Amino acid sequence: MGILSVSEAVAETGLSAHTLRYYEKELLLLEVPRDARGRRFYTKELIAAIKFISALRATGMPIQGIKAYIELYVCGKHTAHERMDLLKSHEKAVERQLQTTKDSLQLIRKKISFYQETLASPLAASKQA
Amino acid sequence: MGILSVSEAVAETGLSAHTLRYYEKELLLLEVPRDARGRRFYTKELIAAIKFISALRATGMPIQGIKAYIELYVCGKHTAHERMDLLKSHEKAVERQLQTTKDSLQLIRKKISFYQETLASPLAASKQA
DNA sequence: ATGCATGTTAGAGTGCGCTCTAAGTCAAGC
DNA sequence: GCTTGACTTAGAGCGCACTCTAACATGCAT
Repeated sequence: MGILSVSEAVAETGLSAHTLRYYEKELLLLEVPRDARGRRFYTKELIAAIKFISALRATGMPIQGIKAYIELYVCGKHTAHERMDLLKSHEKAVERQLQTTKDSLQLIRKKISFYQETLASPLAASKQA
Repeated sequence: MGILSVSEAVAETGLSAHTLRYYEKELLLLEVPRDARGRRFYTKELIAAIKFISALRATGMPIQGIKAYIELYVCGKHTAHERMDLLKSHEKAVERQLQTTKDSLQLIRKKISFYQETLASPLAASKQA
């Protein structure tokens, strides 16, 4: 099971076949190998790479940022430090974004609490935007 | 200072004047009042509403979802329960999204750790995608 | 009175990330 | 032999959320 067809890769990664091809083209994705009939197949290493790319996307890294990372990767071992710095800076960005999401969530929860109070005792209602 | 000009509202909300107008048009935003010269001004209630809208946007609610919420609001008090349900369901969505972001962040941190190890003792390097 | 800042409008344009279309290939199953 | 299904390609199209353009209006400062 070290080798997956397109439809298996779709099932495994949660991405569509369209998106897999899009990433391959847009990200210069590490030469997806082909069988005798010219059809793609995905090794477990490739699947792991795609899952990592999905994690970067899920945390808001733009395609171009991911492309920069992959280009460093294909450049060889001597770019490892630079790749790590890139990930670290993304990590910090995600932490900041996580914080503002939490802050916004707090504001939303306050509003929900307000609704809960006023709906419980409608006489206590007051101004609210 | 209960009343802000456009540029003050820009400073206060962190949104651009373009975006304020866009929201006004797109969200049917609660009749922004005008001065004698036809220029907008923003009351503190409006600013609070805009900040709440920003919180919804920051947590990924689409413009159309926010519009639905505001339409319920302008419909009157009897929609309060429905509005609360809408916010609660968004709250759950944000919690899920927060969790997948955290999961992805863990994967990214694992990769960073890997880089840190291999860069510290290059002889220990092994396969990595 | 001239220029500048600060606003106004309708509507066009942009960037991103997919997402889909249309036409074709190939091997297996009925 | 014909259909079905899983794939292939290049390139067009879409939805979203802005973001900008161009032309115009008004009042203040020099």
